Amino acid sequence: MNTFEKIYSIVSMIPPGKVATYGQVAFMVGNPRLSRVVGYALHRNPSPETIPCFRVVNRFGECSGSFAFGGEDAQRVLLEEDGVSFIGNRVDMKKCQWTGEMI
DNA sequence: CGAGTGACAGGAC
DNA sequence: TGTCCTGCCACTC
Repeated sequence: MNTFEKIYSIVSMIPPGKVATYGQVAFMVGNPRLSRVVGYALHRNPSPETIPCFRVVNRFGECSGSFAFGGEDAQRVLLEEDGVSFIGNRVDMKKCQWTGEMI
């Protein structure tokens, strides 16, 4: 089980209606400082079908900008479809941040 | 194998 | 959650 495998496994474990931060995923992987690698792993995203990368956001609860999914708005729509609440342009981390203990 | 790079986090101001 | 600076890990050339 490589670091990337762990990252993909954890990301695919995120339940609908919840989001996780890169730091959160990195922490669950075992190294809180793997946040950059988490972003890199999702950037590679070998299996977009099984890896809901749109459920992974930065600590602010938003995406870095327009990239995959087809745009930043696309991610917002996808999360809203999942039941994630939004506050302005960010995710309601208070209610939708995945702790990893809910699954 | 060294240097550069990246979808970040955390602390300080 | 504003901005600036630093650290860290894995991957590519």
